[in-house]
Amino acid sequence: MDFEEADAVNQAVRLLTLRHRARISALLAPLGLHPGQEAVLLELARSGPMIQARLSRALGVEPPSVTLMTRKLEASGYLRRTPAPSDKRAGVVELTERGAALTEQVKELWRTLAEETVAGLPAGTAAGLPGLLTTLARNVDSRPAT
Amino acid sequence: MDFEEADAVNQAVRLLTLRHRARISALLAPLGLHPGQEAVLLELARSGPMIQARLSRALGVEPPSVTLMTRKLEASGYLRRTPAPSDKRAGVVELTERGAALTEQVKELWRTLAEETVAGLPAGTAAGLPGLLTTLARNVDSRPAT
DNA sequence: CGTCGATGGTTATCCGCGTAACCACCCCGT
DNA sequence: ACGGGGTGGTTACGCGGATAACCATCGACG
Repeated sequence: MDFEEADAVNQAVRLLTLRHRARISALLAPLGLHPGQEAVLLELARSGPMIQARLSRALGVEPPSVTLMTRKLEASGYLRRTPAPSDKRAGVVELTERGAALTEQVKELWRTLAEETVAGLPAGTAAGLPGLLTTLARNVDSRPAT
Repeated sequence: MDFEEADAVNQAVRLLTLRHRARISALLAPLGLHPGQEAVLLELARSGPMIQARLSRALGVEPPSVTLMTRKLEASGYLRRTPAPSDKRAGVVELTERGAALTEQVKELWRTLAEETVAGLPAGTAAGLPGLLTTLARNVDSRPAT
């Protein structure tokens, strides 16, 4: 592959990631959330209360990031951090009522965003998009295979 | 579109964002660069010296980000920031010799990254990838149309 | 000419995310 | 029983990137 083609691919990925994140930021702003926090809420809504280490792996971010994000969401009253009974090191994170309610709103925005994203695409392309993007993500994943 | 599908799309984009950036970070680390800086170097190599405002638009990031990134690259000796002769407000940014040399190394990594990214994809899919991703980026672009 | 909106840049401050370093605790093997 | 590797979590710090607020300058128009 020559540089021009490589650059086209890399720049396109870069642009998509910037814009997608910016759009998330704009959609989330009215709710008082910042990009990245929605992933925490959605994961907790999807899988229920869990240990931070598990949350970290589910989100694909490092533990220190989880510590800070959960702290802030806790301060906003959207989730609760309680010590785990079975393991004195661990901390369980779970949504509060307010957090669950907010997550419902996030879900709405999530649908809006996805529809915007795939607008104008042939149905087949749109359907295959998650798989394609996931493949790309796995291709560049430098972390130990799960 | 229901929530499951929307979530699949959004999560895939998010994951790609995280992994792609992480990979760039890992590749750039040996050169002492951080993700985002390579885009500055490549743009300057591609289009030559330019005003910061133009660089900001070319990169798709806000002016304050450009100010800080160019400052750091200047401190590292990879580029020069000089006042524009025709406009006392503006500042021209250009690569130094060392910057140009470093950019050649970045280009190599850029090819590596792109090849990793599209690994295992059907040729047609790989060929259409930049166009597809660009379409997605435009779909979620909330900025004023150029 | 002078005023005033538009443009280029910077500073301050916020957040997500990463690495490095560290502590507390779990648990397995000797 | 205890020692030590592995794991959960946090703190400190750095970077990219965003917004808000601000200053300096340009340029068009009355």
